[in-house]
Amino acid sequence: MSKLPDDTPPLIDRIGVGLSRVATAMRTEAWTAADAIGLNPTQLQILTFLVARGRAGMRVKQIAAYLGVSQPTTTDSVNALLRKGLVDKQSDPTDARALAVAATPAGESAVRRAGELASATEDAIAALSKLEQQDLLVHLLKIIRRLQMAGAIPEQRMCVNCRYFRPHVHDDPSAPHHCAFVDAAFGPAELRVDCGEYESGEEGARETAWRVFTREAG
Amino acid sequence: MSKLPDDTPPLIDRIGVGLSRVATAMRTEAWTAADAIGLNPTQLQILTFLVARGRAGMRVKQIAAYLGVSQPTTTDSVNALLRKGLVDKQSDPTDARALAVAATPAGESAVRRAGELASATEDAIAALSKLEQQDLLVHLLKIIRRLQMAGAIPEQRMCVNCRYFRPHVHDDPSAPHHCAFVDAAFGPAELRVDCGEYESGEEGARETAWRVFTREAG
DNA sequence: TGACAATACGTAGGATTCCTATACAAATAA
DNA sequence: TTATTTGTATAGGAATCCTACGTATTGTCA
Repeated sequence: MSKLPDDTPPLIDRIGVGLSRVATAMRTEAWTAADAIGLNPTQLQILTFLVARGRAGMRVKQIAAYLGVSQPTTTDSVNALLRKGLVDKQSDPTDARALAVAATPAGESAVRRAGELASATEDAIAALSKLEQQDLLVHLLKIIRRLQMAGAIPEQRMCVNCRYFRPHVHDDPSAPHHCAFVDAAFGPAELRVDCGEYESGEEGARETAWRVFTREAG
Repeated sequence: MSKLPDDTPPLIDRIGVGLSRVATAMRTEAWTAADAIGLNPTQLQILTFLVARGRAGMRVKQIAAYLGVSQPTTTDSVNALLRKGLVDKQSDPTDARALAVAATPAGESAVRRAGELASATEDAIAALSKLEQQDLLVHLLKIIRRLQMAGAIPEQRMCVNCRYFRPHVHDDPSAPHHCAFVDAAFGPAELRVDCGEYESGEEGARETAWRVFTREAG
């Protein structure tokens, strides 16, 4: 029996390839899901983002940062959604330059319809055990946090960034964390990636919370 | 202390959002990496794919399936790469309709240059422990396999699909698997996502191997 | 206050992706 | 031989997506 050749790509690269494969499937699904409601993937992504953020409205620049595209591209797509009556633009009273882009009720129902469509990716994730799903979520949170710190993506509205996050304050292993906003205990499977009640934590406190949070795994 | 509200999105959805966030970062990076060598992300993706597959050449349809785009779109991008001298087209001797698209040496060096660029995503994955990386890879493999079975993506050249894969035949916990092609033991951290020596396994044998492979986690 | 820079968004212009529908040629089946 | 299927290419068009630049508002600093 010989040794495995050294031409195996590094583990990190293979994970990257794996992520790309899943992303490809998600993009393909996004085309069909968006098409079913008369949109395209970018428009659906914007609309989903706006619905998640509520009626307060988001600025064009924030949307662009979230999508990872340029601001003019976002203007294009927002205008397309505007023509379809799925979003509205209101000028920000505190800054006459800025806009508040928000989903209309028609936009909200469009997102709901798209979400009800079958998704092979969701099925594939659902086939994992609960524990595997939980691990996967935590791994992704760690990666996302690094990407955020590197400036590759904007600040995410995750529990682990939030000023209300209190990691490992309870003895119950299924719900060791605590959210000081709703005053409730919760576990790793409930960690949020994009929370409506999120409030940015102070840098030092965030670092401390992160160290406490990750100590569980070590 | 109250209970956590029920408005938390399902775990599966939050994993989906997390995957999207990582995919966004990867796409942004792909733009800059591709731009550095005078390409766009789609072209770089095709070129990377062709380099991984070697000089044998791939058909347009296979490339399209891999990318998750339509065949005419692939023809467009392949022609763009052709004009730049990074790929060549040769007619398949066994089928006069078909083409063998392969990367030229110039194309190979372009992929190398792009790969040497800094990647925030790779750094973020590298920040995980070896064990976490290994777990993440296995989770992704499970998801990819499901996507493949659902027809959302084409058959992947993964160890777990391969006729030469012999899971859990060794006692060494760091290298329990065996590759009958190179006749070597290897561990979960060496599992490949896109192997050059891959050969599709027979359906029943593949199922059996999968059950043996996943029994480790259970 | 007044000049200047920074910011938020829009428009212009153009390259390219990406789609569906269709045409063509070669292989396969009837 | 004829019909169907398969592998690409082409046609046509919508939309993404970019870089530049313009306009208006806000912020900064002498």
